Amino acid sequence: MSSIKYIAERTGVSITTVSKALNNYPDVSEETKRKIREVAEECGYTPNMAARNLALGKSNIIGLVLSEIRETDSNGNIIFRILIGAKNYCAEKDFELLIISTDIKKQRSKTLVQLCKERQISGVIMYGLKPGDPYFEEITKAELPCIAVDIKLKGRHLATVTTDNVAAVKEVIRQLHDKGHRNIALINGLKEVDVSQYRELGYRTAMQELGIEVKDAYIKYADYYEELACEKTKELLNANPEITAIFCASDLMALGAMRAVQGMGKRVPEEVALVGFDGIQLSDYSNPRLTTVVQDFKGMGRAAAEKLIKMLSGENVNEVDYVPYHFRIRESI
Amino acid sequence: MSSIKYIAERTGVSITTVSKALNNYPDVSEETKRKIREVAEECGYTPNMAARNLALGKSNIIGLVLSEIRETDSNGNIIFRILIGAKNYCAEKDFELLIISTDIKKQRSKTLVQLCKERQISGVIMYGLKPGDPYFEEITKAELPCIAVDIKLKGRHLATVTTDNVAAVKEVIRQLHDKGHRNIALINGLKEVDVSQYRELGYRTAMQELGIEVKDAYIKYADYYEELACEKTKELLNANPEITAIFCASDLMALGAMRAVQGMGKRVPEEVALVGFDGIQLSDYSNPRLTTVVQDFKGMGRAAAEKLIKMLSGENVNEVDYVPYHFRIRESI
DNA sequence: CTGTTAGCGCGTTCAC
DNA sequence: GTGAACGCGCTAACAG
Repeated sequence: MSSIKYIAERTGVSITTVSKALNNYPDVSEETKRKIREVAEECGYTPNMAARNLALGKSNIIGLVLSEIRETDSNGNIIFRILIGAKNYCAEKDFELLIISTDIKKQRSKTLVQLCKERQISGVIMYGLKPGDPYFEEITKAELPCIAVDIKLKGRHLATVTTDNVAAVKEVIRQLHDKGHRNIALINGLKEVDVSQYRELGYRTAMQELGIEVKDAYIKYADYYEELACEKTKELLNANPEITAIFCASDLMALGAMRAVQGMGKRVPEEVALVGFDGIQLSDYSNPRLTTVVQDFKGMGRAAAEKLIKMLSGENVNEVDYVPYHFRIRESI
Repeated sequence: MSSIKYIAERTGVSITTVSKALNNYPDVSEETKRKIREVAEECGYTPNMAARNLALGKSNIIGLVLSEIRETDSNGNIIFRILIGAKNYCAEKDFELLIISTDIKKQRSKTLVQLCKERQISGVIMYGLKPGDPYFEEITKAELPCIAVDIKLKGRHLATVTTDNVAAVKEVIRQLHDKGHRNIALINGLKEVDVSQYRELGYRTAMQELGIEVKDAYIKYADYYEELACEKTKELLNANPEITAIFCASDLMALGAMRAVQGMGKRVPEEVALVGFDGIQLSDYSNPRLTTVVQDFKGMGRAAAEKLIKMLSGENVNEVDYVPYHFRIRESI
C-alpha cells in the first residue's frame, strides 16, 4: 500500500522524483530529498523487492545448493555452520540466501538452472554434491556462477573454497612422527570425494617426506561412516598389530575408531593414538578428547558468499581459496 | 528472455492465452494448450516468480525468524532440524522458506514487519525468541501471521507448535519414582522461557501426584548452560546428599550434571540417576548414555510450516498443537 | 474459446 | 531539477 506512488502523491512530486530521491540520485535537490525521505519514514515505506527486481532484471539472491540432507547426521552441523557463515555475509551485503535442496520430487521435474531462473537466483554456493549427482553435472556445463565448497571445479564461472587438506594432513602426520609414531594408518572417507583424495595425498606425501614407506594395507576407506570406521579399525589392528597411530579423515570416523580400539581393550593414546578431522562438537566430548583438524566451516560459508558476490559483480576471483584451519592437539595423541 | 510474450509470438496466440494455458485455465482449448506447452518446453520456459508475485500482490514465501545464532552451540542442531522440517514441507507445497535472523545491524534499522513486506513474506515461523526481544514484542502487536515453536502466543494470527512438556516431564518423574527414587531434583533452564515453566510444572505436578513434597532447595536454574549446570549440580549434591536422581531440562545441562556427579566420585546411575531433555546427538555419546525425552524438532518445523500455510489460506487452526515426543530410556537411570 | 486493456511497484530514458 | 512515458513479466477483468 505504501508505494512510491503513494509517497509521490503525499509529497506533491512525481513518482520518478521519489524513486530518484530514495535511491539518492545526484540530480534531485537536497531539499526535496529531505522532504521525501521524511514522508517515506512517516508512512513506514518499504521498497518492494519483487518490483525492483523485475524492473532491474536481476536480483540480489544467491542459492545454497545442498544434496539431500540427513538431518540426524552430524553432517547437519557442518552444513548449518556453512549456512550461517554465508547468511551473515549476505545480510551485510543486502543479499538474500535461499536454500536449494535436491528434493527427489523436484529433481525429476526441474533442473537447477530452471529453479534459479524462476527465483531470479543469480549464482549459487554448492556443498556436499558428488560427481554423478544431476545438479553437479549440470553446473559444470551450465553458465550459472557457482562457488563450490570442498569441491574443485574449473571454469570461468566456477571457483572453490576449501581447507588446505594436503597441508593439514601433512601437519598431522608430522606431529605423530614427532611423537615417535612410525606405523601410522589412514582411515579415509569416500574415495570419490575430492577432499578424501587430498587428505590421502597429504598422508602419502608426508610419509614419503619422512622417509616412511606407505603400505596400502594401512589405508582403509570407511566412507565417512562411524560404524564402518569401527569395523575397519578392528580389521586394521588385527591384521597389523604394530600400528600405533591412526589418522581418520573425519571426527565421526575417529570416534568409531576410538570405540574399536577401546573395545579391543587397548588404550588411547598409550597404545593407539587417534587424530580426526573437522572439529565437530562431538570431538570435545569423547574420552579422551579428540585431537583434530578444526575446519572453519562458518568461515568457508562466508568466504564462499563473498567470492560469489564478487564474481557476480564482475570482479576476478581466484580459482581456489583456502580458509585457515586449526590443528587442535588434545589427549588422543 | 523466454517469457510468455516470446512464447505467444512463437505460437501465434496472445500473451493472455499463453498465461491461461500454462496455468491450466479451463477456458482454453486442449488443442492450443498442448501446442503452447510444447513450445514452452522447447524454449525452456521458466515462469518469473517476481513478476507473478508482483501481479498477484502476494507470494508463497514464509520466513523463519531466529534469534541471534551462536553457531558453535548445540542449539544450532536443533535449529537446523526445525529448518529442515519446515523447508521440506514448504518444498512440497511450492512455498519458499527464508531465514530471518535478528542481525544486530538490521534490528536497529528495520522492523520485522518491514523486512517481511520488502520480501513479500506473508507469514513467519518463530523460534528461540524470548519476551523482551524486539521482534518478539512486535509480533504480538502486529498482524503478521506467525507460528511460534515452543512459545505460547495468543491472538487471531498467532498459534503454537510445541512438545507437551508437562506430560513428558511427568512421565520422566513417574519413571524415576518407579525405579525407587524419592529425592528427585530439577535443574531447569532459563526461568523466563516458556518451556522451562512447563517443564517445572510437570515436575511439580508429578511429584504432588506421587505424594512427594516438592522442596524448593531441589530446584536450580542453569539457564541451559552446560557449565552452569555442572556447578549447580555440585551445589545441589553437596547441600542435599540424599538426592538420588536429577532431571535436567536439557541434554546439555544433563551432560554438565553428569560431569559434576562423576567428578565428585559418584557413579551414574547407581548413586545418582540422570535424565535429560531434547535428544541431541551428544546424548548418544555420553558414558553412560543419557536417558532423555527426544523431541521431534524436524516434526515441529514441519508442523509449524503446515500450520502457517493453512492459516495463510484462511483455514482455522488450533491455538496449540503438540508434536509427539519419545521417552528414550537408557543407562543413565 | 480468444484477445484487448489495464495494472502490480519500480527504474530509466528523454524531454521539459 | 523535475516529470511524463515506457517497460520489466505476469495476471485479471472484460469484451468480443
